[in-house]
Amino acid sequence: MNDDCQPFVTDCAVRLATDLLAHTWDPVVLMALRTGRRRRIDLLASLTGVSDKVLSETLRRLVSNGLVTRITTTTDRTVAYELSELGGSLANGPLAALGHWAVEHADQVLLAQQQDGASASAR
Amino acid sequence: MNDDCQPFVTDCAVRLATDLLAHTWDPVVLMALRTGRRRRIDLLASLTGVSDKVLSETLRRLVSNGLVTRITTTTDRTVAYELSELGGSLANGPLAALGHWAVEHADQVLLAQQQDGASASAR
DNA sequence: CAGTATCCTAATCGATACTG
DNA sequence: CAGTATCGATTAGGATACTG
Repeated sequence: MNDDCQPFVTDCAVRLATDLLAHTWDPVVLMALRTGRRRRIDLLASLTGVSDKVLSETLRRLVSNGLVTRITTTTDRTVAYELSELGGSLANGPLAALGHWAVEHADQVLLAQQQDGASASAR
Repeated sequence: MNDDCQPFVTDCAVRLATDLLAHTWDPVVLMALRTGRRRRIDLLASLTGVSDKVLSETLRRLVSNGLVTRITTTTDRTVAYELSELGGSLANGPLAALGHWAVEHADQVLLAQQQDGASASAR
C-alpha cells in the first residue's frame, strides 16, 4: 500500500495509521464511539459540523477498515455502530494519547500559528 | 479554530492534533526528523514519493505550526530543519505510539480491507 | 430513520520549469 | 542547493434532494 515509504519500519508504518485518520471526521467518530454503541442520527446530532453525506462516507470507511462494526438489530430493525476490538485499540490507545497531547499543547500550537500569521502579514 | 466540535474536550481536541497530521507527509517528515537535524535535500532523497513542491509546503506548514524549526547556518549558508520542543513531544509521544500501533495491527487492517474489497466485488 | 445520488467549490498533490 | 510559480488531475467536503 505504502510499501515505498521508508527506512525504519515505524517511519513508514505511521502512514498506515495516519491514512486511517486522514479524513477529517474519522478520528472524531472514533472518539465519539469510545463511550459505546451509537446510532447514526445520534452521531449526526452530537458532532456539530458533519454533513449527512460525509458521515455516511466516514462510517463506511471505518467499517471497511475494520475499525467499526455495523450492527443491525433484527428485532426492531435499528442500525447502530460500535468500535471493533481493533478500533478500540486505536481509539483508546494512540488516538486518546493524541487527544491528551492536544489538550496539553493546544495553546502552544495556536500561539505559533498566530505568530506566524503576524510575521507573514508584516512582510 | 475547531471550537464548534463537541462535548467532551478530548473529542474535539483530537481534531487539533489530527489537523496537524492531516496532510500526507506531515507525520512522515516529523518521524524522519526524530533522528536529528536534516537538510531539505536529504529529506527529499530519503522519503520516497514526496515531490519537491509538496515537501516545501509540508516544511513550511510544520514551521508555521511550531513543530519544526528552520535553521540557517550563517557561516556556510546552509539550511536545515529540526524538531522543535513542541514537535518533539508530538513525534516521540503520540506519533510514535501511532507508529507502534500500526506495526502491531497492520495485518488486521489490511485483512479487513481485503475482506471488504472481496465482499464488495462479490455483490 | 438509514443511506444514496448529484452538483459544486476548494484544496491536495504531482510534474515541470524557473529564480536567488 | 533552497524555494517559488504554474498547470492539470484528483479528491474531499458541503448542500440538497431523493429512495427503501
